[in-house]
Amino acid sequence: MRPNDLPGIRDLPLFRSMDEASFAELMNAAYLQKFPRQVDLILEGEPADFLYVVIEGCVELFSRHAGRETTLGMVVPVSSFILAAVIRDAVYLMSGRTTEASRILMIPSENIRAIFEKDGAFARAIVRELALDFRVMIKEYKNLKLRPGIERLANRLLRLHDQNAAAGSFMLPYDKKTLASILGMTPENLSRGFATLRAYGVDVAGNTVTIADVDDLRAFAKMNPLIDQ
Amino acid sequence: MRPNDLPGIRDLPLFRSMDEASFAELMNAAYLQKFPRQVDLILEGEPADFLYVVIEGCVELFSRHAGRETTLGMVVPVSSFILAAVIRDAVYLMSGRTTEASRILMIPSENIRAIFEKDGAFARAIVRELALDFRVMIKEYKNLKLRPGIERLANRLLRLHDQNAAAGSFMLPYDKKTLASILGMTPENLSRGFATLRAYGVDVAGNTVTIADVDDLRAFAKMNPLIDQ
DNA sequence: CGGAGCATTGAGACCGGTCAAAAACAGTGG
DNA sequence: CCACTGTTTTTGACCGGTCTCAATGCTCCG
Repeated sequence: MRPNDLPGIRDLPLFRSMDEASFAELMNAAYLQKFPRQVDLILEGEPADFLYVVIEGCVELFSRHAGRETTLGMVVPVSSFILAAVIRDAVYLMSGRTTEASRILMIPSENIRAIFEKDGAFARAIVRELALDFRVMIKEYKNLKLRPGIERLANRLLRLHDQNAAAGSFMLPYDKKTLASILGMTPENLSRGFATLRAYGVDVAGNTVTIADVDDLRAFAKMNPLIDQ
Repeated sequence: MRPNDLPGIRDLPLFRSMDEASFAELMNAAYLQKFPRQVDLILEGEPADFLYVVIEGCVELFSRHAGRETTLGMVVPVSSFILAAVIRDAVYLMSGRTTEASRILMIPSENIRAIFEKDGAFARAIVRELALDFRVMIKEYKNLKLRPGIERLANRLLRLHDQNAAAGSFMLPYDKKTLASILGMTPENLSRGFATLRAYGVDVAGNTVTIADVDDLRAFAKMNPLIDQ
């Protein structure tokens, strides 16, 4: 694997500060692979054999239980996933599948752990990464536990709106079924949620969303920096 | 602060592997304090000035939003809390209060971060701790997103039953109001949940719970090692 | 014995889920 | 360009779980 195959990898917070030899060693052991959409990459319950980095495309993390399925997160370039399982040499707690054609870097867990043991800068980078992931997770948990579905939707729309700054409208980055699963609601309910938010100036056409009066929606959503950041 | 004031601290996974000088430095900067019950230790939104370690007693982590309040976790001896906020030099995402008279060790964040930067073993210990906390958090999130309230209750009872191995009955470690909040339900609903579980051999008298037929309850609960561990 | 707080129970409302069907949409091949 | 097909989204009707509010019972303590 040639380093110039990997724009962005070395720049990732996770790999930026580690020393050159360690990085080379990691990349040497790694595989860069292309996957079509809807390929299962990992399955919850199986041992964490690889750390994954999404270079291109998109990966959906999800979990199944008792006939239900829920989306736990979407991973977009360039970032890694299931770091915690790799570090603890444990079993995956989430399944993962591509939602579009993707290029994925797979780094064997043993190599991650070996370098983690000897490269202090890498260990510190992992700390920072995990601490961040953990805080994101807490926020999602609070979001789910403290807010009704429609407020979760409103806040998600506001977040998307703010990311596509200035523009009056934006595109939903995934289909509505997936969005519903992320928000912890059914597609039917999401649909009704959109209908309700029309009264607050939200217009949905296909997957294009226009927010007429952001302040109005913001008031309804009860944004909270300790949940929405 | 004398080290022999602190049984268990040095044995914590977080501090076990760090070198003696670093540990002494940390303990030197730390405060060991006694608090009565119902004292607010930290408030969400404020900067993380200290890492906390519960030596004796119990601390409830909780969060408020829009007039609601929910319990995010209970910290019992001997373990630390809000490590992620300290590492990221960020704001607390949870509030914390004692639920009984407690002895708490408070270590200034700057000292944690300083030693984290220079002691590789400590950095690695933090990684392991955060990775574990993260996985516990994921499980809680899945629990909430994938299961109805009564199944969360059933599984929680089974977990408590298993912890008090062999014994036919056990005590709820907190009052029912708190248990309800942990489980993400109202006290009224918890009460009805207990009533429903009577049909599966669960008997509740005060805060003493007896499970007549564990297998029966287990079948109902749909235990899942990827949620309940 | 009385009061405070906690736990339980009941009634009603609401949010969210299920099921079924219609409508909108995208992609395909004629 | 248009029918055809399969998928996604929406809508409607209905049901169940959960919350709220209120009243009652219980227990612990002063």
